[in-house]
Amino acid sequence: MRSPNLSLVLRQLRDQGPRSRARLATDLGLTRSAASTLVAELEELGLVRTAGVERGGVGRPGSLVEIDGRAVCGIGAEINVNHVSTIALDLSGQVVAEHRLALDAHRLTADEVLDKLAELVRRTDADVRTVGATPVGLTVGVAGLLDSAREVLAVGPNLGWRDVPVGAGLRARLGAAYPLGVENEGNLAAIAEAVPGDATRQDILVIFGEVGVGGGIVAGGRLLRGHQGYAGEFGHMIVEPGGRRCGCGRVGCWETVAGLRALLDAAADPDDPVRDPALSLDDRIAEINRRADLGDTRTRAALDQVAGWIGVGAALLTNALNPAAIVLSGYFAGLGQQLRPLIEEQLQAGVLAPYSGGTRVEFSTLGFTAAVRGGAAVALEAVFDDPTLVAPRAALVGGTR
Amino acid sequence: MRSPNLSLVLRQLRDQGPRSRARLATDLGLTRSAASTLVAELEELGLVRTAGVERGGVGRPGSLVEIDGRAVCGIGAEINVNHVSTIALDLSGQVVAEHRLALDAHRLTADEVLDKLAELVRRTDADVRTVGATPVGLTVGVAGLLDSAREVLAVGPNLGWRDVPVGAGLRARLGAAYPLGVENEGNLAAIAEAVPGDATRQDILVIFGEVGVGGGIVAGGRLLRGHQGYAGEFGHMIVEPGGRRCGCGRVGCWETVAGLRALLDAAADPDDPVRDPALSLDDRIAEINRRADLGDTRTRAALDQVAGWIGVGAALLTNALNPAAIVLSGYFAGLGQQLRPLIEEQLQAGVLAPYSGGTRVEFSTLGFTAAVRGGAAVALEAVFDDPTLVAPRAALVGGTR
DNA sequence: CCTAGTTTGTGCGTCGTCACGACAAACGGG
DNA sequence: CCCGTTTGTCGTGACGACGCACAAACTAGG
Repeated sequence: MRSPNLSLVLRQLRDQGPRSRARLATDLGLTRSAASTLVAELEELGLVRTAGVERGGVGRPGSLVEIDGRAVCGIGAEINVNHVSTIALDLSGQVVAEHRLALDAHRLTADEVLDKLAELVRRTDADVRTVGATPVGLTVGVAGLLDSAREVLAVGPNLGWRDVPVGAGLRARLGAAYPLGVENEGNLAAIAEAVPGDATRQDILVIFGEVGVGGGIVAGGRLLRGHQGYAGEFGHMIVEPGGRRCGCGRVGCWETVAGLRALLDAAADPDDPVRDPALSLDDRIAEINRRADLGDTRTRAALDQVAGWIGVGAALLTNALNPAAIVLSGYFAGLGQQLRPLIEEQLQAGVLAPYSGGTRVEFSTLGFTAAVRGGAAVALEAVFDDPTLVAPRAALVGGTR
Repeated sequence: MRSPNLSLVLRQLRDQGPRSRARLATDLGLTRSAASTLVAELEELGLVRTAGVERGGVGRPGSLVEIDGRAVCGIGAEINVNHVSTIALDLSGQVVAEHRLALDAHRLTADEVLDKLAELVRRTDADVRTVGATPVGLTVGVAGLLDSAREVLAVGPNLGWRDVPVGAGLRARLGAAYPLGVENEGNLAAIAEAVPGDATRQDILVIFGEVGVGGGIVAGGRLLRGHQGYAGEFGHMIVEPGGRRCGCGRVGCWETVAGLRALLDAAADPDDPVRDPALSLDDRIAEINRRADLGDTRTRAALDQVAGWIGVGAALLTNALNPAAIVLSGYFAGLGQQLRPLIEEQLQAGVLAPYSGGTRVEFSTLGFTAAVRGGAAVALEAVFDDPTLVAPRAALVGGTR
């Protein structure tokens, strides 16, 4: 019984911010004495600390309790076509370490890619330990379809992988020091956008656009994985029957009209430098923004066309899911100002519920760290689920400053 | 702490069926003594009883504990275009009472419809009490968009209602004898299909077809309502840009190609008796089945066309949600044998995940009672959440037989 | 400056609930 | 018929939350 209430207190501090023990007690329906002992225990575990006092009101001021993130870290990792990367977030969400390695997955075997990622994870792990924190878990995001056990990549069209046992492969390289999870990239990006405590971000739809279009659904603060873990494959919804052929072999997939390639096809000739894959995506997006701002007709038309199709798909999903917000991530985010008006227009036009069911259109600010951040968050969730699994008095040598 | 564990035991008995106290203990991670006291308390509340013994194994046979549904009932109700209806289900899911009143919502004011429904509820309530059970809640399904408070019907296109305070209106007529909820009809139908304990029915997509097409999403056994409660409006997903005009004013909505009207338009001339609205829906469906079985070309072509479009929409949603099953309800259910092949074909063709992500196509067997059954289930859920809110020793006069 | 009032945090006694161990009961098998 | 096995119940103990009381720390107001 201790554990559930510890979990409750820790989550309350994460979601609602620092507060006094008395406030915790009333918020959670506990007595002040119970809140006190629970906080004391969390303090013992090194997960919270008292910092400052609550001034201003009448009566004795409360001493504020806040999450002390330094004791534990979650590690997120990502395997993408152009890079592998990792991040370590402490319990309060601060970045403790970050690594990134550019590569071309097509020119490497899956084993080679896993080798490189494992090396990055080892470095991240070492970084975490040098600041005195304990890693509590690792979650790896992969661009592709992961089956329900979420350990084997069934199909990774962009990576060119089939039936790769990502989970087992990494466990073999890293040992079983801490729990390892594997998850779809779009799903992890969605988790990253669902910031805890922000009530407007607990029912969201994240649409992640690069060459492909993917995403994830968060409902009631929890990721919707679907029966076998394949939820969130928005890019292959058929929105234009008889339209363009998609890389997946079908015709009319959403990503053929809303993906990066659709934009570039419409906005630039094949020899246009903005299409040079050697340039970074950020640079290419910046160039498109520049042209649009200068009023280039072709660029604006291309953006309008893509925005319209984004809106069509967003409206489909909004009719089905009625999210509080649709968060556009990936290449969409950098073009937010250009895309927003037509997306919103299509949403208004295509959603049955009045005022688009209150669904807002937002653009991610996490850039390309969304997936790794989501992975770290998943790993940390284990601590929020059961704070007692943190080694008691982990590294008291450092002491509380 | 008592309450959570009581809830756990009761749910286990519902989901996994009758079992001995020892089995309950091992399943739930409790000790046999704890399980014993919990069962004794539930017995005291009149919610479970011991029935029969567990024969066959070695050792002392356990006495089976099972849910005794008779003490409490949940009431479900429905407001539809052609009828209002109610049902009372006891805790074990048995039908205790059922009422139905045909009417034409267009020829009545909302107040008049609510009057008639209230009368039906009062009768249902009386039926429940005459068998010695206590009603624990009422949930009303309405065909239309209900805002997040789920008490005001924002738009009910088929009913011709706008901004009708269904919740307040019924409360005024019925008093506050027990909790009253209002929910979208499609959502309740979805809950009814997600039978507790059936692991293959905890992540499902229910598509309910009449003239309109609606439905609901159950993820992880819980209804997905969306931010403001508007989730599940599948019928107005635009699947055929530039297609037919919909009653909602837009063009290309799914229900214009998959709804009952689309089938009838394709299958029969305007003066064909099968289109006579005076006939019951069941009779019209039977006639279409008869013609299809006889090999009528036009009927089969119409069915194939509709099935294809159903499959297109189902594939869209399956890419997004990866449900374990898509349950087709309403008029779709009666035509299951005719529709299945092409729906499955489209699903295979339109879903990215291998083998359609494992999603099965199923047809509802609940007929037009799905929504009211779901409503009753919602009301009963309160008892499973907290068994102690049942009046202790409600009606022991009846005794345990 | 001092007092009254308010709110916070902690300590103590009590109670409820579960875990643990023991024991009688009820069955199958040799 | 006896033995091993499993079930259900009962006592004991531990653990955590509740209720209450009390000291501490602050504001407000004269």
